[in-house]
Amino acid sequence: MNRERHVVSKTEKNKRYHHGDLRNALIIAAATLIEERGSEDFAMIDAARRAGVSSAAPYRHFKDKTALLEAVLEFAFFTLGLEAEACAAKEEQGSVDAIIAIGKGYIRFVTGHPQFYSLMWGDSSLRQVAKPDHNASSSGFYVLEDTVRAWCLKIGRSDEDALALSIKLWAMAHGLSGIAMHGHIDRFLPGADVYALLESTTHTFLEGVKHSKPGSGLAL
Amino acid sequence: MNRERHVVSKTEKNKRYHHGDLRNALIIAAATLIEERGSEDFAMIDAARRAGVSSAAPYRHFKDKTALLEAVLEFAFFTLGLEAEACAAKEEQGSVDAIIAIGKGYIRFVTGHPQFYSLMWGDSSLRQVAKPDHNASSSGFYVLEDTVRAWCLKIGRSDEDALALSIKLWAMAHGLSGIAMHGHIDRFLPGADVYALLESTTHTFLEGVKHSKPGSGLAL
DNA sequence: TTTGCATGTTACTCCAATTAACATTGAGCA
DNA sequence: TGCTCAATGTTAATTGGAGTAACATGCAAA
Repeated sequence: MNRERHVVSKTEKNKRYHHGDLRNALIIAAATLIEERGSEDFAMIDAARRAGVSSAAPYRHFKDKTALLEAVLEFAFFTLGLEAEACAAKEEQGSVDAIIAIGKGYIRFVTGHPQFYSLMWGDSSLRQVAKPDHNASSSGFYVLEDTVRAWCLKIGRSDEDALALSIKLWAMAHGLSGIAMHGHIDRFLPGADVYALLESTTHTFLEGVKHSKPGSGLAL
Repeated sequence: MNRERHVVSKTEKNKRYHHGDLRNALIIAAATLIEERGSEDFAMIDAARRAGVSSAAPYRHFKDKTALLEAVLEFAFFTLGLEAEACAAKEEQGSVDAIIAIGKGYIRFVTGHPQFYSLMWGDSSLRQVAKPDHNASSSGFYVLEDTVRAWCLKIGRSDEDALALSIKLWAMAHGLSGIAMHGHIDRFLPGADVYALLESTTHTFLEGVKHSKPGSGLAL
């Protein structure tokens, strides 16, 4: 029996009693299951199986299923932040194109990972999560904010409204993503393209900003 | 025993074998539970109890819990539509104020019923629901569209872009609602008011529309 | 080495969804 | 009238999955 410990067969090559990185393995497993099943309604034991452990093991790392989902949520926000950074880096800093690129990246991420979207914006029981730390969820926003701030200065304008503008731009991308993902664009405006809609909306909005007086209620 | 059928006590006054309107009673019960518990994660049997029937009775009206949730979803969209209508009716038809009022109504509904929001925008397994019929979910949008169309004509402009504009305005209100509800506005722009943000965003955007050339990529 | 704590395991318990089999009622028809 | 059926309810399972208890393993520090 105990010999087996040393004479490891091919199939059980990686089977040590202690996983080594179970916490992260479970997060990945859960994320994958969510992608596959199209909802966060997977069985804990399936995540455990994927990670190659028993059904009770996950509870050493996560208080309950919600805690695991929260970790996946954090992971999703983190990934989104990286995406935003990559998008912005490809364009001229402070350009309208950079702002649009970030927005398009947002849409691409959201529509490409609809299950994560549900996790991030859907479940009210996880809504609390957004509070405590979320460096992860913040990073993406700060990329946008920097870009908007640079744009403000570039058009010869104070950047005092940059924060409010960023929120508004975020809201546009976020709103269009959600509406698109739920098929409402296809329904009401068949043939329209979300990315094109984002682009025109952004242009129109920024045009409106240019024509507005600073401090005239823009940055409430 | 059978005498009891006629000698009905006060406490069992309303207890007939057949409920009479169980389907709707269950929808209301479920909606109430969702409001109370703050999530759609209520027990089927609780909804049944509220409606005064046994745990299995709901399955005569709904294939499964998801089907019941779908019905609640429809109900929520319907309510939202009524809300939009009421908001628009209070303002001058085709005015910017009317557009803003609808947006504010949207935000009020969403932030006032966060659980419904989850139902409408969160769960991917219910996303399909939006497809088949949804007269309910449409009505609110058409109220907005009519208003926008009137606005276009009022500013001496073709209303060819009204549909696209409506989608964009919806997206703004929707995006701001979601972001606000998840505490991101408090986080990034403490002290800001969603309603004020919606108002300024709408003004800025419509200003941008006025300054844009019709057909210049606005209505993609 | 030995011991302690983190991490896993197996074997429950419990809860809630769903189903099966049977009961009650009302509506339409002989 | 009174019978019969379809719709709607009821009770009593079955099932699946979350979470827990008690025990096992192994790494790491003394």
